[in-house]
Amino acid sequence: MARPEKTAIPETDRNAPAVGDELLRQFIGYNMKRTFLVVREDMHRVLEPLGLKVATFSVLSVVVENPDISQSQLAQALKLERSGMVVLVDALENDDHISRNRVPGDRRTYALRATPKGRRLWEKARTVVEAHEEALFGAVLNEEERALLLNLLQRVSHAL
Amino acid sequence: MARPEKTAIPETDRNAPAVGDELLRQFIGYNMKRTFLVVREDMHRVLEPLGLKVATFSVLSVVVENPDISQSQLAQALKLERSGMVVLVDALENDDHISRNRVPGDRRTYALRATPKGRRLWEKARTVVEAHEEALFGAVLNEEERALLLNLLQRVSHAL
DNA sequence: TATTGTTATACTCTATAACTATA
DNA sequence: TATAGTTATAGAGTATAACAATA
Repeated sequence: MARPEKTAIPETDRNAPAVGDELLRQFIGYNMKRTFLVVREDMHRVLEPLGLKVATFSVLSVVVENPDISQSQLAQALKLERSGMVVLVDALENDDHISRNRVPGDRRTYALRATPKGRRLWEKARTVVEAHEEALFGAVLNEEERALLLNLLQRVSHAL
Repeated sequence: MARPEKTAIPETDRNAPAVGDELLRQFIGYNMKRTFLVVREDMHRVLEPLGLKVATFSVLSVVVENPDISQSQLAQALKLERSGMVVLVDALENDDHISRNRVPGDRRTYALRATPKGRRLWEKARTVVEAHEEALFGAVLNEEERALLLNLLQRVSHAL
């Protein structure tokens, strides 16, 4: 008798005979979807105060790692379309986090570089994203398990 | 000298100094996104011949597992909005895979049940989704590692 | 007043196709 | 002919808000 009858109980608890999704839980894909949506939402939450979206954080990361990269190479690295990169690079350029530089040999392409401001922002973003993962995964998994999950996902992702 | 000079090489290989995303690869979330998008795309591919989408497969699964469930409970179980369930249940009902049954005590709700046809479809769908996961993950992970990945994702997902 | 199902609407993310300027 | 960047457009997947019927 853990639940006194007069206590206010949410409607969903009163009627529900515990709706289960055990059939779906046997699939890696379903658990990954459920997890990923929460991760993405929390990423959005921690990046918003920095003026970044999840996508622009990714773009900034690749530009920081690969100075003078072109938008096409960027799209290739992130598995996105070239057309989608335009607005993302626009946003980062407008905030002076990256710069589009013309290339002497080829007037079609840009050489993208992170500005000093962009590099400082990226360091700050890395910190908050690391904290976000620590908070989300650290509550359930120990260090070894988190490293294991990362390793498994890295291997699968690289193979696909 | 593994590459003879005269061989036709894709443009991306000729110019590219190997664009990396190692900074992002340190994050679980990024690897999960990259993996999840491929998984979802492949799920779509194997379910399409059965006349199912990823979302309707999920709905059908929960209805099979929970006979006489309502649309609101369904939305709760799948973490979707009630409004979104309408079109999904419509699709499954139109194909005679589930039925909307009126409830004696409450004329607002439906009691959803899978039809015999719907149950047969679900068994077939389960088979192809299992094969899809075997194909995607089995190529990189052994049985033990796949079980481990499933277990880690289940635990994280349930905690979120 | 609250809940179920419903509709209309809007928003995010991403892809496709066509264009331009260069090569 | 082919490529880089751009633009316009469309699609999928969801969420939000308001409504009618019912509780």
